[in-house]
Amino acid sequence: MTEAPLRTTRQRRAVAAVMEDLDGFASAREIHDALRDRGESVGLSTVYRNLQALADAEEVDQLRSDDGEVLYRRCVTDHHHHHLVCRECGRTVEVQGPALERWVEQVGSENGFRQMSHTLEIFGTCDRCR
Amino acid sequence: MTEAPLRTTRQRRAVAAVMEDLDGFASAREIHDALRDRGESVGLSTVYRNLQALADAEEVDQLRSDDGEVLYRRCVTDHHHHHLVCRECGRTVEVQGPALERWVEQVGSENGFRQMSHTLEIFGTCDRCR
DNA sequence: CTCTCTGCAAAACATTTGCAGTCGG
DNA sequence: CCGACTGCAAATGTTTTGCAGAGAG
Repeated sequence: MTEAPLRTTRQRRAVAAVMEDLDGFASAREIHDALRDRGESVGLSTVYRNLQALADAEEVDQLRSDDGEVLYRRCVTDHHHHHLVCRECGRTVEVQGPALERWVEQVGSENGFRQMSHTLEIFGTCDRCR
Repeated sequence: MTEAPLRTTRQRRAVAAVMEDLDGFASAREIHDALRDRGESVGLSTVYRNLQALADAEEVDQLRSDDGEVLYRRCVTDHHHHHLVCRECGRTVEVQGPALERWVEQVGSENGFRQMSHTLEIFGTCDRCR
């Protein structure tokens, strides 16, 4: 009952392939468009379903853009980390933050909070973009 | 042309009043419901428009919940700060993070990024909620 | 009076779901 | 073959917008 079947369909392979090549984050619609451009027609709902599956399998990261869309990105590292994103070109660097994790724990305990968790996104302009 | 008129209407006052009393974050729908409960009937679009106006005037904070709604909260401090939110009761503590700001700058410069900005939300379970 | 604000209904969006047909194993 | 997967259309839920009428200054 912990096991999921997960068949290998053309559509599943196509979505996974796009995520492989993807540099930075992309919305479901952008991924859907990228598939069409490659000549691999996949229904939008199927894109959503497969992205959801990949996210459940922790093979992609999910985050919300400021205007409310969900963005997806293939994750390189397994461990907890954050993304440093260039606001011009979208280039992404994954950063570990032991100092941050410690700070969060400290702020929590100063205020009587336990079982801390957090979400952080960092934006900046990268060197290539001036 | 930098000046906005901003009339004092019953609806504007009602929305502002609800935000005054609000403890923690609330969605537009919750605020709309709260207005109805107070006997102050205000159209939903008007609630959205006034919340937007308050956010533009930096009198309320805006953030996205995990399921994509925008949440609003009256802001106590003027300066940049973050929210420590109890995941049980929604109680909110505003925290300053000089250490965090420094860490963000450092991570940025290590990777050649400038003009850093960031968004952070911290969650935990507060002492009152065990 | 004038011009902004409001309310309603309709539109715009991203995302999800129901269902019948398709196809992997 | 069987059941998971797909595609389409319709449904959902949130936020935005067009427009005619109301009301602040």
